[in-house]
Amino acid sequence: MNTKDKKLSKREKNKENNRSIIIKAGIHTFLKKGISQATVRDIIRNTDLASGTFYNYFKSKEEVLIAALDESAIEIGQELRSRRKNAKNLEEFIYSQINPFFEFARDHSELFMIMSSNLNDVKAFSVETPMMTLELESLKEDIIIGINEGILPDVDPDYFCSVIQSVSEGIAFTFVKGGMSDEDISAAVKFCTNFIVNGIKAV
Amino acid sequence: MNTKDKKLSKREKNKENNRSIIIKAGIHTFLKKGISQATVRDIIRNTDLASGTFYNYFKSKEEVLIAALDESAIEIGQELRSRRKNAKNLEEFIYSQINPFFEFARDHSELFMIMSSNLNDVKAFSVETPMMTLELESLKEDIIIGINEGILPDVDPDYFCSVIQSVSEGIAFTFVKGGMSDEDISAAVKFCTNFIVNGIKAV
Amino acid sequence: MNTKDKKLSKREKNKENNRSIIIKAGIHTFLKKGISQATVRDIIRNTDLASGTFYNYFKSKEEVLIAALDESAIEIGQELRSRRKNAKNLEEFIYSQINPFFEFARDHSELFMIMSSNLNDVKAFSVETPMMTLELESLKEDIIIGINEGILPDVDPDYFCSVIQSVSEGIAFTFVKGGMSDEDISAAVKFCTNFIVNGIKAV
Amino acid sequence: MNTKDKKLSKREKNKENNRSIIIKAGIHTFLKKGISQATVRDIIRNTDLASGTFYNYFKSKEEVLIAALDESAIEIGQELRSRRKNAKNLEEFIYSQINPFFEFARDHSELFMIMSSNLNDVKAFSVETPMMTLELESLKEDIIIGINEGILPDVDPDYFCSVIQSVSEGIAFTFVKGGMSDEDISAAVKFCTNFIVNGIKAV
DNA sequence: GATGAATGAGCTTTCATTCAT
DNA sequence: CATGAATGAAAGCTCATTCAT
Repeated sequence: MNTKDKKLSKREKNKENNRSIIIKAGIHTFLKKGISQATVRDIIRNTDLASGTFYNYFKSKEEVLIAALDESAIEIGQELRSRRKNAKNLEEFIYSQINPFFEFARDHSELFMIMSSNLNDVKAFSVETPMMTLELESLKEDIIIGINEGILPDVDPDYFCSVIQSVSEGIAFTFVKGGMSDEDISAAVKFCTNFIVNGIKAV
Repeated sequence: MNTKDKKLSKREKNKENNRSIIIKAGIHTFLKKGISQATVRDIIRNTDLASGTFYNYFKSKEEVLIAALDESAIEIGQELRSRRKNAKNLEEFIYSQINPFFEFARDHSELFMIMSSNLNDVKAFSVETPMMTLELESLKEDIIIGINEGILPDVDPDYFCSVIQSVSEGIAFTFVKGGMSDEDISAAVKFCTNFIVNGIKAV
Repeated sequence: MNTKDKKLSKREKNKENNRSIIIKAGIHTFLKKGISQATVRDIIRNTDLASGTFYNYFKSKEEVLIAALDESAIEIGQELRSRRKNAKNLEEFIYSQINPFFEFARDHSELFMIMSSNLNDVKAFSVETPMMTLELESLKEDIIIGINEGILPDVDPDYFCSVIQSVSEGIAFTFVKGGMSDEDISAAVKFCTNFIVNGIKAV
Repeated sequence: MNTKDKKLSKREKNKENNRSIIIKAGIHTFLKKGISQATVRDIIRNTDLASGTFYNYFKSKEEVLIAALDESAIEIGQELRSRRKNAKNLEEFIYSQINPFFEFARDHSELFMIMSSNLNDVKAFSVETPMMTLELESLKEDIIIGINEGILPDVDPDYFCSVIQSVSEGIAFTFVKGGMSDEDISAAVKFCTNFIVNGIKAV
C-alpha cells in the first residue's frame, strides 16, 4: 500500500510536472517563434520529453496555448467585465479597465507579449483572453448601455470600443517592453486613463 | 509588323495577367490564412496555374507580398514622413499623419487588413509599409525634434509614438471593417485626430 | 528485468536493422546508378520503409555512403600509410601498398566498385578512402622522401604516384570484376607488384 | 533569289552557330559540374539562347556530349585500332597506342578531362571514345591475337589490357593536369611506353 | 504513462520538355 | 527556327501523429 501510494504520488507529481514542463516550453516557443510558426516539435525540443509524451497531455499546440492562458487570462476577462458594470462615470469606466489590464500585463508579461504579438492567431481560437474581452461584443454592449444611461458620453460605440482597446494594448506593450517598474505602472495607467478620458471627451 | 506586335502583346499580356493573377491569389490567401500560415501552394491552389509557374514570377510568397504592397505602400510611408516635417503645431502634426493614412486604408483596404492583421510578420521583411513608418524610429525622432522645438507638447516620446500608432491603426481598422463610405472617412479622420490631439494635450 | 531487456533489445535490434537496411539499399543504389545520380528516394524505394524514416537515420545520401565506407575504409587508408613507412626498398614499398589494397578490394568488393567507379564524387566528401589515400598528397610526399633517402629510384614523383594508383586500381578492378578466388588474389598482387616494380626500374 | 539565298545562308550559318554555341556551353558545363550533375538548364544558362532552342538541336544533354566527342574521338578510336594491327613487337604495340592517345589528350584536353573524370557516365552511352576503345573487347582481342602470333608476351589478356588502359589514362591525366608543353609530351609518352613495356616483360 | 521510431501527407523547389506565338 | 512561359513530375525534407514496447 505504501509502495503503491508512493508510486502513485510520484506519478501524479510527474504528471503535473510534465504538463507544466510542456506549458513552459510552449510559452517559450510561442514567444520566440510566434504562435503560427511554432510547431509541436519545437515545443518538445525545448524539453527533455519524448515526442509521444506531448500527446498524453495535449492534442495540439493550440491546447498548450489555451492551457497557458488558462485561469489568469480568464479571470482577468471576468474581472474587467464585472468592474466596468460598477462604473459611475467615464473616468471610473476607463480606469476600471486600464488598471487591472496593466496589472495583468505586468504580472504575466510573457503571456501578454504572446497575445499582443499574435492577436490574429489568438483570435482564431475563440479563447477568452483579456484582449479578446476588451475587444469582444461584450465591451461594446456595456458601452452602449453606459451611453444610454448617461454615464458615458455619446460617442460612436465602435470607435469608443476601438480606442479603449488599441490605446491600452499599445501603451501596455510599450510599458512591458521597456522593463516595468512599480512607479512605471502607475504612471502608465495614469497616462493611459487620462489620454483616453480626455480624448473621448473631446470628440 | 502589326501581326508581330499583336503576337507580342498577346504574350506579354498573358504574362502580366498571370503575374497579377498570382498577386491577387496571394492577397486573398494572406487575408484568409495570415502571412505566416499561407504557403506557396495555397496561393497557386487559388489559381488555375501549375505549381512550377509560380516560380516563373516569384521566388517566394514573400516576394508576392512585396509585389502586392509595392508602390502604394512605399509611397505612403514617404508621404507620412515628409508631411509631418511641415507641421507647425500638434493639430497639424497629427492630421498630417492620420489623413493620408486613412486614405491609404480606404484605397487599399485588402492590403491594409493584411498588414494590420500580420504586423509581426510584416516587420520581418524590412519593407517600408505605412504601419512600419508610423512605428519605426523615424516617427519617434520627429516627435523628439518637435518637442524640443516647442511644436509638440512635452510627453514621453515612447508613449506619444505608441498612441499615434495604436489609435490610428485601431480606428482605421474599425473604419475599414465597417464598409467605408466617403462621409465616414472624414468623420473617422476627424474623430481620430481630435481624440489624439486632445488626449495628448491632457496628459 | 529480463522482459525489459528483451523489449529494449527488440527495439534496438529493429533500429539497427533498419539502419543496415538503408545502408544496404544505399550500396545497392550507388552501385547501380552511381553516387551523384542516386537520390534519397531511390534508396528508400529499395526498401520497405517510408520516406520519412530515412531521415531518422541519415541526413543525406552522403551520410549513407560515409556509413557504408565507415571503419574498414578508414582503417585501410591508415594501414597503407603506416606500412609504406617501413619499406626498405622499392619492392617492399610497392608490395606494402598493393597487398592490403587488394585484400580490401576482395573483402569489400561492393564498396570498392562504388569508390572505383565514382572516384570523382568520392573526392567531393573529404572522406578517407583507400583510393583517396593512394592518391592524396601523402603518397607523393612519402615517395619524395623515399627518393631522397635512396630507397626509391629517382623517378618523377607525379608519374610515380600516378602509376601506383592507376595500375593498382585498374588491376584490382579487373580482379574484382572477374569473381575473385584465393589463388587469384596472390596472383593479382604478384602481377601488380612485379609490373610496377619493373616498370619503375626501367624508366 | 538573291534575297532568299542570303536568308538561307544566314539561317544556315545561324543554325551552325547555335549548334556549336550549345556544344561549347555543354563542354564547359560538363567540365565544371561533371556529366551526371550537369543539366540542360545549366547548359542553356551558359548561353544567350532560349531553353526551347536547345531542343531544336539536341534531344538531351547526352546528345550534346556525343556531339562534342564526335569526330575527333571517333577517329582516334579507329586510329588506335588500325595502328596496333601493324605492330611487330611489344614495343611497337604499346607505342602505337600511347603516342596517339597522348596527342589526343593534348589536342583535346577539355574533352579528355571530361571523359577521364566521368568514365562511368561516359560508359553509360556506348559511345566510342578513345578510353572506350582502349578498354573494349577490341583491344583484348587484338592482344590475344598478338599473343598467339608470338608478337606479344604470354600475359593474362585481362590484366594486359587493364594495365595499358589504366597506365595510359593515369599518366595522360597527370600530364594534362600539369599544363602540357611539347617537350613534356614526348617525355610522357616515353615514360609511359617504357613503363608498360618493361612492366609487361617482367611479369 | 513514457518512449521514440515509423509513417505518409504535404511543403518548397528544380527540372526536362512542350507549344503557342 | 527562336522564344520563353506553362507544365507537372519528382526531388529533398519536415511535420503531426500513431503505436509497439
